[in-house]
Amino acid sequence: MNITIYDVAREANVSMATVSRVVNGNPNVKPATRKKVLATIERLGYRPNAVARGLASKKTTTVGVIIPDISSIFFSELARGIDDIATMYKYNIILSNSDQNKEKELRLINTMFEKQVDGLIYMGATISEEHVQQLKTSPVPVALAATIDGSDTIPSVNIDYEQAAYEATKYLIENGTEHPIYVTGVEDSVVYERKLNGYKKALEESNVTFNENYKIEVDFSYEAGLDAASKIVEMEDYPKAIFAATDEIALGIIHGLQDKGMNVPEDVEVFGFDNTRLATMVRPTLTTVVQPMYDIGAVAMRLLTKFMNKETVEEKNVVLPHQIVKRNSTK
Amino acid sequence: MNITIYDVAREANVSMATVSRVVNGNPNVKPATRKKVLATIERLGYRPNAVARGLASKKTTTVGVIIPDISSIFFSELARGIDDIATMYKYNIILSNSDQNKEKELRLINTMFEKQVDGLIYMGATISEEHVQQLKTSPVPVALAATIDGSDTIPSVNIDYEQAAYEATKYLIENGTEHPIYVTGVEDSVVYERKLNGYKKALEESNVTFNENYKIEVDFSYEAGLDAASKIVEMEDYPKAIFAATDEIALGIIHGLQDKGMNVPEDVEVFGFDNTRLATMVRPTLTTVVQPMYDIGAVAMRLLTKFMNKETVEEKNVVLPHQIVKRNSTK
DNA sequence: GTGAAAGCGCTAACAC
DNA sequence: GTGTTAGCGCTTTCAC
Repeated sequence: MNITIYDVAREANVSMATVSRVVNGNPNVKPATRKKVLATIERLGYRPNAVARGLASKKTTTVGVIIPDISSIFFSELARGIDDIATMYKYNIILSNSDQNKEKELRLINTMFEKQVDGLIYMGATISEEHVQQLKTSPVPVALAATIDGSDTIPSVNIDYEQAAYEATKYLIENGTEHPIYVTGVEDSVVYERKLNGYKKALEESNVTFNENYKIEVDFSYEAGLDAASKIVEMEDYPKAIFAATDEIALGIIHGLQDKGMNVPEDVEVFGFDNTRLATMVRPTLTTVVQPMYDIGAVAMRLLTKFMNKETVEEKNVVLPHQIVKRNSTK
Repeated sequence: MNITIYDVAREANVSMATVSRVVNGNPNVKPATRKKVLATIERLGYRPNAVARGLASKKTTTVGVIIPDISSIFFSELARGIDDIATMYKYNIILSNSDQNKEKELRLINTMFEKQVDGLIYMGATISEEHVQQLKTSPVPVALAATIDGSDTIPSVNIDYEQAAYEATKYLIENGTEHPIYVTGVEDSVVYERKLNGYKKALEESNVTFNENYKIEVDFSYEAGLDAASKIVEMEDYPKAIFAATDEIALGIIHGLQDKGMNVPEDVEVFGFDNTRLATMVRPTLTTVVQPMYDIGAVAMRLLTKFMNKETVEEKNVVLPHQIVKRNSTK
């Protein structure tokens, strides 16, 4: 049997209520009794039971985090931002991988609610009607991180993906390639659409007709970048600039190109997206769009704390600034 | 107010106990009543409260995971292995970053116990007396992942670091470099010691006296590898083979060397450790020691489930096999 | 400033 | 096969 608040009360000759007050820092306790209680807590090695506390107070100081894949260099950075702010506000996180699998996502959301989390941070590509339904009827606040639902009805933290992709493409165009190639993984998401729109917008702006062949759809992986590069160099008279939807794909492209004997950026320029740590861990270093993953996680968690505290927040859909960082993979 | 088991019982004209049985899949329920209960659960949208269940049953189906840094490419892979097996056994994980900070580690362990986790997976470098003390008096099972305590008294999952480092060094020696350089981050850990011992053992075996100057201590980072490379090329008549304690350092070394105009492996050979995804995301690809991070996490979690189920386990200190994978950064 | 007592929502004997 | 009834360890009124 474990030491309970009752044991402490008995040993200290006070009531459970008083022990509870001391443990919770309630000021309505005479210093002398506080001291006495603290001493017997120490003596007995009492450790509050957070589950019992959660049941009685209806607060668990725990938030759920649903993430596609924690081993991804992109999402793990987000998770770090979330946990740091969570810790700052005395919350712990229950972390679960969804693999972007719809069934699993829906099930996980439900599990989080069963576990009585005080809030939920959700990351994922496809936000179906069922997702929105489940999230909107959530018993606790929810915030999306690096994730957009079409209806813009759930609080979220993102960057302006369309504008970012537009700027990247435009940069490549101004560098002399009329119609850069766009290499991306496929997914049914608003983020995917917005990036693609930004890319097309830059083409339109310089009156270039979008060529479907120059949009190459692969996976969101390094290997996919490698393959894409092979395919590209076999195309005849292909554009000499490539915009990749993620840094990881970009790295694959750079190496794929180099493996074929080409030089980056002399022969072909490569532009990434995200500015993960990979961007500086490659030669040439990667020019890319800076998406502040850590900050997105941190701000999403901060936003969630505001909701959990019932503070009023003016802007529920936060758009963080992005930027372009020029390195050596472009001219 | 939320729907409780009591509401369901009333609406279905059965007792709470019966509802509980249905929810928990207890076979002692007549199919007809089960069906009736299930129907009203559906109708009312009843969702079991895991906190109440946890208090009553003294099981939370939650395990704590204390990790140095989830954004690390090494640890995030471990975490993925842990979560996958946890999910398989119906557990969720409470994940917390310790930053290898002793105070924080000790505090986190305590928090996990307060939250009544059913088990704990711990990762960290320095295992002090206090750590061991706290872990050994744990109210629930504990397993160390990629972590060794000097006393070997806490269950753990690792590889044979000494042997692995020995093999890597020996490989380099046999390739023609009498005394390879060893570049490592510094930490007060058994893993650090064992790797260093393996390195020294290989030197001894070929009767080479260990030269303190050829052990370069930096940080466990890419940038540190970059710096180390600069320092090395400035040494006069330096060895032409470098063994790095982690892939990330190795990548930094490779690029640092290349930035100075040297060729890998023609001018200098580089050997890594871990076989993170980085090892294939570099040119030349990295020869390295395969440490199965995902498996270590998975096996540690599996081990924990056995303890939690009070199964008897023969070997409490699991040593997983490692191997050497030869790629292009060595001759 | 402190105590008594009623829950929080569920599980787990135990009885029938 | 089903119901009754204690708790699980804490918070939170409400008195005093």
